Amino acid sequence: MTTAGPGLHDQVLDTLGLAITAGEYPPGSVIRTDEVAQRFDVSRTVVREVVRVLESMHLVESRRRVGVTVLAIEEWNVFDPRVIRWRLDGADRPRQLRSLTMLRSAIEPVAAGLAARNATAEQCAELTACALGMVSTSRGQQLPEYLRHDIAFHRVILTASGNEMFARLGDVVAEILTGRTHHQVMFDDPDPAAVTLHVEVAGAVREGDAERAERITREITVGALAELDVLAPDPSA
Amino acid sequence: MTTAGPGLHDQVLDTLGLAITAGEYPPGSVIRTDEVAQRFDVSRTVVREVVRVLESMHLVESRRRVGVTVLAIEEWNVFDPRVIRWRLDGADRPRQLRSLTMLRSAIEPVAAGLAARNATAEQCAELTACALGMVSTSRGQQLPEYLRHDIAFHRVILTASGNEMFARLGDVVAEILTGRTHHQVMFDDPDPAAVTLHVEVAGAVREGDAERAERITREITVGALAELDVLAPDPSA
DNA sequence: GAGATCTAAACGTCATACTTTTTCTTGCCG
DNA sequence: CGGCAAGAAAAAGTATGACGTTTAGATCTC
Repeated sequence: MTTAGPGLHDQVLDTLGLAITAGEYPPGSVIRTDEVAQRFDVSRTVVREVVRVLESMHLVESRRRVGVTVLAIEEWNVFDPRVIRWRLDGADRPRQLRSLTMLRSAIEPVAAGLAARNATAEQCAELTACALGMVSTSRGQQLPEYLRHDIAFHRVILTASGNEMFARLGDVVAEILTGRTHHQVMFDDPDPAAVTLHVEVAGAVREGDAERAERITREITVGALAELDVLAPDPSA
Repeated sequence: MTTAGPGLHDQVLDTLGLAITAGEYPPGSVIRTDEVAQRFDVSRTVVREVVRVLESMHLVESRRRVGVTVLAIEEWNVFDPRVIRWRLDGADRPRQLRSLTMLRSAIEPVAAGLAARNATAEQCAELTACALGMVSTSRGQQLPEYLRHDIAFHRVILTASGNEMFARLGDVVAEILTGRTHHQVMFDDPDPAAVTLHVEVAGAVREGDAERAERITREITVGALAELDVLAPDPSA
């Protein structure tokens, strides 16, 4: 699943970005723009623009007389959605899923607490609707519908937090939840306890009980962390 | 404080990016590449590359026959370090500081817990050194030195967590701490209680006590949140 | 007036020439 | 023999002109 739209630029960018994040070019490797232009049969204009974007992601560094050098992962803008997508689509998927799940576990509880303080009436209503939707699709092989409500639920929480950086993580959570559904328990119905927790979070937010919203959300994310070893086994273990 | 290196590209990018994030071009505004080329007296080549980078940050969207359109903030890659820097340097600084501090408050305790599990002996030693450095510079108008140790301390925690996304937030924390020192209490010595907390975190990490490391770090970040209203008053209040 | 067609505006792509920086070589001098 | 300086070459950076492609909007037809 790639995000490349039409246009030479996106195609080349996507191919190169995926290759780099997948480790096909180890750090320190040198890429020359003319070579890339030849390889993809595009003009140098296109390649230059691609390199500029890769450079803005700190995936590579371009230096005169030397070429385009691939940087170490420590330099990468690992929060860039496209980098995340590439890593999820490539060999780095397990590690990326671990990182994202931890990130999510750290953020969501805090976001839920903020949401309890800041959510508008409309957002509360939407949240409740999502929770109810989860309940009503939690049995009888309706996983796709359940997933939809689940994703929507977490998106509302993150948005209602009022923090635009938290809100931006909605896609990340969606990706994790989707990955979980597709890789792990496609056959099982969701855990009823988890469904209940979501309903309770919606209630806590509606009542403005920040402390409770945060606590219960933490329970949800603890579950997500527990699933990690099934979804993305620790390579160091 | 801008990050633009030499080269036309960076200059134009920095100027445009700052202008957009500062709200000089409201969402929906249209920018035409030729105009920009004229205004900065550079070739279209340069402008195109700049636009491509801005596009990769989701600050703008380029459509044929219409021009380069500025997107709403909801679309921005607010995690991009350059976007963060621009917002910190522009009119959006208070709001950006709020968001970053909340982000930090959510992440750092979790990172400290992970660090307690994953830190190498070397990292433990470095952490202790930082904490001791903080103690020894915490009195007698040595704020610059204290700040240096403080930043290093938090960087080690984030790196030692083993999560490359957390590690990337080192710059963010550095920015917040620097801003705090320069805007708020330039004249006061640091709070002794805060210094003690850092020492305790170092100890907990060294002993591998994840729960304690997380709890005490949370105390530190609660303090950071409390300072928010002085540093970056809530506009909605 | 609704729909199809035409047009022009703006970005997208290409090719080429030239500039600038930086590395590496070469050769001089001590 | 070694170091330093001058120079050559390599690769990215910049500029320019031409042409392709998409698409909003005007025009034309029925």
